Amino acid sequence: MATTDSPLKHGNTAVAIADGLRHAILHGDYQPGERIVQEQLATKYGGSRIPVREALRQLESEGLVRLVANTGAWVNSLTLSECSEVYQTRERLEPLLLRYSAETLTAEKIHELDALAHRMETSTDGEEFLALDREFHLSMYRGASTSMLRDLVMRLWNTTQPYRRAYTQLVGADNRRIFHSEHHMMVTALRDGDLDLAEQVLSMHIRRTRLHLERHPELFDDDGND
Amino acid sequence: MATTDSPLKHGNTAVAIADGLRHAILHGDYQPGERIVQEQLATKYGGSRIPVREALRQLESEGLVRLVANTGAWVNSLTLSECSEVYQTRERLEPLLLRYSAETLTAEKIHELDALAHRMETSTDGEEFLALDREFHLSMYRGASTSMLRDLVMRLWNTTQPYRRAYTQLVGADNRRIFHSEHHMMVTALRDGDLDLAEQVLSMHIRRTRLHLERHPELFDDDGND
DNA sequence: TTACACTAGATTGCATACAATGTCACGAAA
DNA sequence: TTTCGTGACATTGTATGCAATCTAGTGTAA
Repeated sequence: MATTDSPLKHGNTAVAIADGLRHAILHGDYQPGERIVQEQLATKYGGSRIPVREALRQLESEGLVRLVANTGAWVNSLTLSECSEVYQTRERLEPLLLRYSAETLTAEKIHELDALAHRMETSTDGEEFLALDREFHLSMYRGASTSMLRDLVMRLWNTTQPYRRAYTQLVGADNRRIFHSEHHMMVTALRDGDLDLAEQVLSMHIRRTRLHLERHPELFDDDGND
Repeated sequence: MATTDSPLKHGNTAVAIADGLRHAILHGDYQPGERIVQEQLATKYGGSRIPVREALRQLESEGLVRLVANTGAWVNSLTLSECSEVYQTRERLEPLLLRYSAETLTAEKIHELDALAHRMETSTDGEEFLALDREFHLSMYRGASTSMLRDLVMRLWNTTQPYRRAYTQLVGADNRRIFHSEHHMMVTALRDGDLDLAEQVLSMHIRRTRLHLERHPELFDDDGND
C-alpha cells in the first residue's frame, strides 16, 4: 500500500508524495521527531528529490513536518502547551464547522453517526477506536460546503494525531463512559435540530479531552528546556 | 525594495521568494486572479525555477496562491461566501488569541494601541488606514506565546487582505465612527483587564466588518456561476 | 459565421549533476 | 579524560536541460 507503486503521471508527483507521506505520518509509520531524508523518499516513490522537496514544503506549511535549511526535515513534534493550543483552537472552530455542515445532515447520515458512536463503545482495539473517533467527527463535518474551514480543522486533527494515538494506547478503554455519552448527546442534539446545544456539547467534548491529555505531559516534548 | 536584490545565500532562496511574493501580494502588487509565471519570478529573484516552485507550494498551502498541475499558478481570489467564511473563522479565533496575548500587554503597549487607534481616526489615506488597522490588530496579538494560533490568524488576514483594500478604497472614510469606537472599547477593556469584554468587542468588531463586506458582492468573484 | 482539428510556441514537471553546507568520527593537545 | 580542531562523508540547495502538457492562433469544413 505505502510501497513503491504507481509512478503517478499527471505532473502531480509532488502532490502524490505529500499525500503519501501525510498518510504515513498519520498512520504512525513515522514517529514525531523522526528524521526524513529526501533521497529515501525519492527512492520510495520512484522519482527525484525535486518533487520530494515540494511535498516537504507543503507538509511543513500544514504543520506536519519541520524543515531546517541546509540541515534536514523531521516529523514535527509538539510540546504539551502546543498540543493544548491546538485543542483550544479546535474548541472554538469545530462548533462553527458543525454549524456549517448541520444543514446537510439528513436523518440517514445522523443514523450513521449513531451507528459509529455505538461501534466505538464496543471497540477493544486501540487503533480501531482511534480511526472510529476520527471518522465520527470528520463525517459530522463532511457535508460542510466550506472552502477553508474544513481543511483547517483537518490540519488541526492531523498535527495532533500521534498524541491521540499515544494517549489512546496509554489509557486503554477505561473511563470512556463520559466520552461516549458526549458522542451520543451530539447525535441527539443534531437529531433534534438543536444546533446551539450541539455546538456546546462539541466544545465541551474537545475541552474535556484536552484536560485529560494535559494530565500526561510524559507523552510530549519538554516545554521550554534544552 | 521588491526589485532584483540580495542573492540571499544560506540555502534559503525558496523562503526568500515566498516571503517576497507574499509581501508583494499583500501590498497589492499582484491582483487576485493574476497569473504567476515561474520563469519571471526566477529572473526577478536571480535564481532558477526550482526554489520558485517550492515557494509557490508554500504559498498555495497558505491560501495565497492557486496551483493547477501542468497549467500554472494564480494569485488566489475569493468568492463572497469564502471571504465571509474567513471572517466567521476570525470571529471565533481572534478572541482566543487575544486572551493568549493579553497577559503580556503592559500599560505601555496598551498606550501604543491607543495611539494607533487615534492615528487611524485622523488618517485620510486609504492605504495608510489599511496598514494602521492591520498594525492595530496584529500588535494586540504580538505578545502571544503561541506556536500556531498567531500564524493561523495571520494567514486569515493575508488571504482576505486584497478585499479589505478594495473595500477601504470603495467606501472611503465614511461611516467609520462605530469602527473607531470599537477599537477604543477594546483598548479600554484591555486597560481594565476585562478580558471577557475585550473578547466580545473583538468578535463583534470582526462580525460587523463582515456584514459590511457582505453588502458589496461586486468586490468578489461570482459565487457558483461559470 | 461558427465549430472544430491541428500545429507552433510557451510553460510547466522533473531527472540529473554539481555546489554548498552540515555532521560526525578521529586524533591531538590540554 | 575532556576539549577542541580537522577532514571525509552524508545530505541538502539549486542550476541546467529535456520531456510532457497546455494554450492560442490559424486554417478548414459545415
